[in-house]
Amino acid sequence: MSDVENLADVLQALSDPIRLRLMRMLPCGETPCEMCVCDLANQLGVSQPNASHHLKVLRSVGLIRCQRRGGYAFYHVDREALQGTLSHLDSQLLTRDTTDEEDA
Amino acid sequence: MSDVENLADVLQALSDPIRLRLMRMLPCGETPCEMCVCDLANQLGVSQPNASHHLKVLRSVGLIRCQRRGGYAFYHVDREALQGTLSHLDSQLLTRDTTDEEDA
DNA sequence: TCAACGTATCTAAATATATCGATATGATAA
DNA sequence: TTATCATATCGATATATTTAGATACGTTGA
Repeated sequence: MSDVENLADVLQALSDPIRLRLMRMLPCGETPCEMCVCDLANQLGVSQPNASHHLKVLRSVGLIRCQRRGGYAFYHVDREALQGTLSHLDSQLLTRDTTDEEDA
Repeated sequence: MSDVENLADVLQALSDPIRLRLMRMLPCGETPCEMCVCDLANQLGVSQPNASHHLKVLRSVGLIRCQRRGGYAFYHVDREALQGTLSHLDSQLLTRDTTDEEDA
């Protein structure tokens, strides 16, 4: 998958209000303040399956990770992946160059 | 529209390979190297109506602007809007705070 | 005026996405 | 084991997005 397609996929995962709010609610790294999925769902005002679905979308692009303890699932942001995406986005959009790397 | 919803809309506009490539092809501000829509379409390998559609999506969220000269349309990136979006995204995702602004 | 060109819009079809309810999976506790 | 709880997945439906083809709009030049 090309660079641009991969970036588009990550951006699409982020382009949803629920998922953006999830990204903000989830801890960055293994900090202690963790919420289980039903807590996230309650706070967001969505159903549990719906929250689970959105978490899966974020996980599928590598922005968050899951840790299971007992019957509970605790998610946290993959800080490196997030920072990598943001800096990649910045460089893609703010850098003008004349080299054509399109592989249409 | 809430802050998060607006950000989600802009991200969705960016979450497409064709539109990401458009953002990179378009000049930032009123620089001289401008391409008309059919040039953009040719370089992207998409139809003219398709290119026009994607440009409209980017324009609808304020990321690009249009300038018409003669029968031609020249688009350019709104640098302020783009930088505002990128810094907003950074602060939203990289800043952890404990204030609950959810209005579930 | 008309013809030619560049662009935008419309319509329809295909594909993808979001959401819900039901249910399956997996772990805990009795 | 069974019951309970938390989570993930499935199936169906509604909505949104993408794309193509046809066409309308607006400008240019004869």
